[in-house]
Amino acid sequence: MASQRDVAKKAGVSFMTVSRVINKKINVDENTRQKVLKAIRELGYYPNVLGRGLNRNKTEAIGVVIPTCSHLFSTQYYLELLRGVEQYCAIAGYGMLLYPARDDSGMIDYQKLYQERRVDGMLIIAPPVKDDQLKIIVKKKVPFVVLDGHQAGSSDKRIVFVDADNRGGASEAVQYLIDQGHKKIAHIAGWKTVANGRDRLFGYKSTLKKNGISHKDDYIREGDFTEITGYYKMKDLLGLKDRPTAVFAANDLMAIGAIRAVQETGLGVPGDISIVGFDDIPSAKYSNPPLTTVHQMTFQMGFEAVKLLIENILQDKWAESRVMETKLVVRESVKSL
Amino acid sequence: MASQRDVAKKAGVSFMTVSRVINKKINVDENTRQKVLKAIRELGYYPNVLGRGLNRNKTEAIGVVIPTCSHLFSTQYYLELLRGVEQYCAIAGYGMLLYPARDDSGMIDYQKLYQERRVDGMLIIAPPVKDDQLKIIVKKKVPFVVLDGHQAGSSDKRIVFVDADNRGGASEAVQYLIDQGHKKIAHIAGWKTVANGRDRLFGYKSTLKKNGISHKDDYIREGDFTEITGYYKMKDLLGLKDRPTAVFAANDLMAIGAIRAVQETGLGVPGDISIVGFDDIPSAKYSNPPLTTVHQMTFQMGFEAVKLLIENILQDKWAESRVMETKLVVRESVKSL
DNA sequence: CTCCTTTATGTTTACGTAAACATATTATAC
DNA sequence: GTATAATATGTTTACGTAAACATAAAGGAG
Repeated sequence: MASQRDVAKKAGVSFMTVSRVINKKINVDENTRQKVLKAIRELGYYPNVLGRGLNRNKTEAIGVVIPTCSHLFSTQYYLELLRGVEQYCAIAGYGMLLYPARDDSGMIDYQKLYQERRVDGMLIIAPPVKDDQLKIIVKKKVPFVVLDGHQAGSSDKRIVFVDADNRGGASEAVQYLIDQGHKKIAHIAGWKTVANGRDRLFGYKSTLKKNGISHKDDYIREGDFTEITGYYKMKDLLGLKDRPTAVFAANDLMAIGAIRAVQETGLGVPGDISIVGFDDIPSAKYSNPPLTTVHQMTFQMGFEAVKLLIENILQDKWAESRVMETKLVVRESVKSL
Repeated sequence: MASQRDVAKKAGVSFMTVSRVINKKINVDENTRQKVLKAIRELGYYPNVLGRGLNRNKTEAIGVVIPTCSHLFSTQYYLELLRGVEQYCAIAGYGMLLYPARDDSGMIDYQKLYQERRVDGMLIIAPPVKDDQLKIIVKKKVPFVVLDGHQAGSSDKRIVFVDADNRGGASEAVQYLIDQGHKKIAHIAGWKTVANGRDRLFGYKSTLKKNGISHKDDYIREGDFTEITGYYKMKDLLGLKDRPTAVFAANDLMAIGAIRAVQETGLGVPGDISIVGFDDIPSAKYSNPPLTTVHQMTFQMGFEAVKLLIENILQDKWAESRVMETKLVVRESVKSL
């Protein structure tokens, strides 16, 4: 593979002239420039980012840490997020290094990922709520942005995040159910260790309270965002003496599982049980019945997060976090009482 | 950020001793080793892959080229593929560099991607069927594996690929429809520029022929693998004077769109029209009616592809291509005539 | 106790790039 | 026509790592 030196030799100049041509520096004679460009073409030369990175101490690449815990990684939701991420990276000319973070290993050594591959910054998707590793990279001033998991608890202003308004969205969903006349509203929650799981639960509880409905512990079932748990938790709820008339699921997959459970028991959605989801994944539209759910601007979130990250890297400043608004999409899974 | 030299200074040895400790070379005194390890821990040192890569001329990272054409990239199918890819990378300790290949730019300069970032090999997902760029990297002996798009036409033995048995799978689907008594079978095809689109079409045609059914051009509609085209192409088919009784769609998304079109017209699936898909994406199970479709081992394909790639890289040999078998999953979208 | 091997460690060099510095040539000012 | 600035180019050094080579000390054989 050709290096600057090879190009230089071929063009009959010093390699520094080649470097200058590549980096579009001034003070290169047009004739020389053409000679060099010709040599570059003929040799099929492309700059080596390793060398450049070593020299300049930046690589024009970001590390994207994604939770690999099978179900999360394999949802359309995360894919949409990634699409947004990719889009901005492409615009900014940044490379994307994927760091699949296995949750079984317990902790993720962000510092290691950052230092080893020498990425310019990290995009951390849905980290655990209690993530001491994050504190380490905050202290070391590693540029990073948290996407989908805003660490509300930590209250560390230095942690920049981009997230949907999970509390607001959940609140909107539950308020809608209440407005339709429902009082016995259950919640199939997400993981408590993940921020959006917590926040949606928070939105559920606070909205009930605001409407003077006391929440029953029986009505809250913690799931793990998978279709199958949605199914089983719904079965549990159906087995209760005082069955709820409506269920707010922390995500669409669980909502879809819940619908299946209801229908399997011989009951109907929304006839007997109304169900609302969260995310508005593509399948939500095609479920039977089509799912009423909280839409979030997933693609834009990914896009925005990388934008903030790269701005942080380039301008070396602390950007403001962004909370993206959500919107209730009314379809056919809720009945008015 | 600490370098080997910093560690060396702290431990009171030469940096070469540090390098030896890191690379687990023999001939390091146990006492010295402990001193070095202590210094590494205290400084939070991690090897810099840029330096290492420059020196060893390998980076232990692969480039993954994915088509970003929105609809493809955002399907669960590709995500499953990626999961498999990720899984093997994790096992092998390889980094994953994502190269979103924008199709609007026309051609993808694989050589450039390879040389710039100095990845050890490339995994190319669903490249265009006619891809002259591939020939270039074949000639330059860049290690790569094509995933999902086997370039059957090119017949270049040097191109290693991993793909589902698209022809066989399509054939199985169509044969099933025929066995259920259908004779008027239409096909909503995928892009002809993508290998699996072509192959599924091929399987469709050849199976009709084998059963002595002549195919009608009217019955073949080229789509682009999206739900929305499935919808419109189905509408077209419903408008035909001699309406088909069954439709084989080149993927599940289009099949789901087709179902929607049928139902919107006031007809039923499978009552009036039987539909079979391809891929067996998660939503296939939850569609209404649940979709009969051709299951492919998507995750395993991704896994296998990286395995081949890394074997190629390490052993510098030409692995055999792999065609993964498919399996028809019978659900409820086909009626027996 | 000398010679030779083994073990432990240090030094030089190279990978590809670009900043910093150095030099040569040309143009401009007076 | 000399001094000064601007332009074009080359040379040295550094980034972090590890292979290759070099050296020193210790252990073993005779």
